[in-house]
Amino acid sequence: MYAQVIVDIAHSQVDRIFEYSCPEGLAAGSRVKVPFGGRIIEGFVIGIAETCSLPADKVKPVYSVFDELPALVPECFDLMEHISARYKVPKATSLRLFLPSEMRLGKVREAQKTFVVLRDGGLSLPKSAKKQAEALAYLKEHGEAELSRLCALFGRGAVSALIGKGAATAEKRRVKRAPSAFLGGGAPERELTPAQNNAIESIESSPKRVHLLHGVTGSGKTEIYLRLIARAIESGKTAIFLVPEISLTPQMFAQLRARFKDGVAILHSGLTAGERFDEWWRLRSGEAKIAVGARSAVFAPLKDIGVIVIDEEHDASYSSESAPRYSTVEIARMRAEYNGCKLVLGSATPSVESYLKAEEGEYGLVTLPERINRRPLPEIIIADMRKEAQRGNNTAFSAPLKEELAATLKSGNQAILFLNRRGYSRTVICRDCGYVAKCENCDVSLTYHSEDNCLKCHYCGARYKLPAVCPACGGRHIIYSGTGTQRVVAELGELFPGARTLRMDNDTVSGKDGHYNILKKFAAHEADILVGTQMIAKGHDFPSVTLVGILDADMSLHFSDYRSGERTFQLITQVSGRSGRADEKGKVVLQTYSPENYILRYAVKYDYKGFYENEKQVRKATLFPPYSLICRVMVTSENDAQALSALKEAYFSAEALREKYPDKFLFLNRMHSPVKKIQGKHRYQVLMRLTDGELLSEIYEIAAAVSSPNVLCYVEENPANLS
DNA sequence: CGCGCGCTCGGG
DNA sequence: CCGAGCGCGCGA
Repeated sequence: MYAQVIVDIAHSQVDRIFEYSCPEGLAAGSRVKVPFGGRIIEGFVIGIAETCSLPADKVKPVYSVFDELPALVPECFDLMEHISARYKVPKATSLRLFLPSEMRLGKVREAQKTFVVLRDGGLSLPKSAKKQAEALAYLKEHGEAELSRLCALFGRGAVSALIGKGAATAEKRRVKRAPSAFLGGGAPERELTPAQNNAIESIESSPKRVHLLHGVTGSGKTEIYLRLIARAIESGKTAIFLVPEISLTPQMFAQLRARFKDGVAILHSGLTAGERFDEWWRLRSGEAKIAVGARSAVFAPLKDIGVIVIDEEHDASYSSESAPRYSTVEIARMRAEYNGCKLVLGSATPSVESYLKAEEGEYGLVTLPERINRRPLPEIIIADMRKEAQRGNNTAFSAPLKEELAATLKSGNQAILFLNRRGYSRTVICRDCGYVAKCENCDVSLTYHSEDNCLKCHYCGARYKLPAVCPACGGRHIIYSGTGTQRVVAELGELFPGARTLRMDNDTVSGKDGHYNILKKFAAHEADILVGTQMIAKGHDFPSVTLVGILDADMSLHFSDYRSGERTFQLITQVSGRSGRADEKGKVVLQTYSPENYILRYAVKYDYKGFYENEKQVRKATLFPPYSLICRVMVTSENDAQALSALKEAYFSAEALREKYPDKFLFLNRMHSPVKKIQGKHRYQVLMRLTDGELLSEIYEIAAAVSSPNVLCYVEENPANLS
C-alpha cells in the first residue's frame, strides 16, 4: 500500500503530495514520520492507495506512525483544500489548524503517569531493608500506587529495589486530566417560551444553512443554543459551540456540565497543555460529542456534526490575528456545508455585515424581541460632558454620575465604571463643543501621532496639522485622549472616601487567573466599585450591580475605524446588560461630548433596528464595508530596505491589477503603517478599498509572491484596527 | 524548509 | 589547481 503524505513544512515549494510505501492498515488522517531529503520529518497521511505514480526505486517506506487513532478526521482534507485555496497558504499550514499546538513539533505530550503494581507480595526481604518492607506493605494494602507517590513516601531507592527484585512492576498508563474545577449547579432546563419554540422551529424547518438569531440581552438565546445542541446529540450527532474567549467563565462550564455531563469538552487557552491535549482526544475518540471553546474550537476533531453555534457573532475575537487570518464564521460555514447541518449565529447586536446578509436572504433571520420575564432593560442616562466642562468640572465624573454613585453606595449596591482606553489611539475632541477632527476624504476620525505631532487618517494616509483652537467653536480646550483607570480610582477616593474600589486593567491583571481573582473579590462584595476596561464588559454576572458608568463613550465612538459606531453600540448594549437585577432596576450613566450622536440616541433606546438602518445608510453613502472591502497587504521586515522593495513590488502588482479591473478599485495606495515599527520590524502597507471580494484571490497571490525568508507579507480583510 | 551539487571566483 | 561561497533544484 502507498500513503499520500503532506510533509509538515509550511512552504509553497514542498506543498504537494509525496508518496511512501506503507503497511496495510495505515489509515488516512494519521500523523507519520517519513524520510525526506535526508532527514526524518513529520507529515500527514491524506490518502491511501494501492498504486503509486512513481517508479518503485524512488519510493521509501513510512518511518513510523504517531497515534493509534488517526488524528485527522476525513473532513479535514476537504477543509484543507478550501482553506488553502481561500487564504493561499500551504496545505501543511491548513492541516496544522486541526491539531492542538502541543501535539506538533515532536513534543507529543503523552498523557501518562507511571503506576507501580504489586506482583509478588510474598517475597522475602533482608531485615535491613526496612523501607522496602514498608513500601511492600503499602502496596499489599493498596494493590498499586503512583510511582511518584510511592517514591515520595518510601524513597526512590526502596521502590526501584522492589521493582528490581520482581516484587512489583512499573506500568505506564494514559490518564485523563480533567479540566479544572467545575463549580456545581447551573441553571435548570427551563420551559421554553412560545418565542423560543418558534425560533427553534423556524431554524430547524428552514432550508437555509445559516441563521442569524437576534435577541436582546436576556431574551433566552442561550437556552435555544442548548436545545439545538441537545437535539443534535439526541439524533446521534455532535455539536460545536463557539463563544468569545472572554465568556469562557467557570459559570458557563458549570451550566454546560450540568446539562451535558461528560459529553462536553472544553477547548481554550486557559487550559494547561495537558488538559487541552486530553480534551481534544476525548472529542476525537468520540467520548465527548460537544466541543465548546473560543475561535480555534471551530476546528474541533468531530465527525458528523449536527449543529454549529457561534454566540456573540459580532465579537472581534472571531477573526484570527495570525496567518492564516481566517474568519471563524467562514470556516464554520464550510463545516456546516460539509456536514449538511445548521450554523446558528447569535447576538444581541449583530454585526452590520451579518444583519445585511440576513436582510438580503442569505441567512435566515430569527428574532427574539422580548426579554423572558419582561424585565425592563436598565435606563440609560446621557451626561453631557460639554456642559460639565463649561461648568468648570475637570474631573472624570459628571454631576449625574456622582449623584447615582452616591445613591448606589448608600443603598449598599455595587457599581461598575467602565473606561474605554484603546491602546495608543488618540482622538482630538473639543471639550467645549464636542467637535471631533475627521478626514475630509474618508469621514473617519483622525488619530494623533505624537512622533511627528500631526493628525493622520488611517484609511488614506492623509496628514493634517494639529488645530490650536477648535475649528468649530474657537475654543481652546482640545483634548487628545481619555483618562486612565489610575486617575479615575484616585478621583473616586477623593469623592467617596468610604467606598472600596477595585481596579481591573492590563496593569492589575497578571497571570492566567488575574481576571478571576479580581472578579471573584468583586462578586463577593469585597468592594463597592469596580473600575476597568473592555475586559469587564462581558462574562460575569454580578447580581448586586445596579449602576454602570461609561466614562468615555467617545473614545470608542470616535475611534479611527469605520466600525467605531457599530462597536460603540455593541459596547453600550453589552455594558448596560451588567446593570440591574430581578427586583431592582439598573441604571446606566453614559458620559459623552456628543450627546446628539445617532449611535448614542439609538443605544439609549436599545433600538438595534434603528441603529442598523441608519448605519447601513452611512456605510452605503461612504462606501465602507459591507458595501466595499477594505484590504490591507502588510509588509514587515527587520530590514527596512528589503521591506521597502517588497512593498514596491506588492504595490506595483496591485496597480497592475487596478489597470486590469479599474472598476473594482475605490482606493489604492502604499504607505508606512500607522505604527511604523513593532518589535524591531519595519511595517509598510498597501491599502485598498475594493468594491467587493472578487479580486481577493489575486491579492493573496501577490502577498504570497512578495513574501521571502526576510520579509513577511500578509493580507488582512476588513482589519479590526489599522495599527 | 534544509541539503547538496555544481558553478564561479579568488588565492596561490 | 584547489578551496570557500552561493544559487538552484530536489526531496517520495
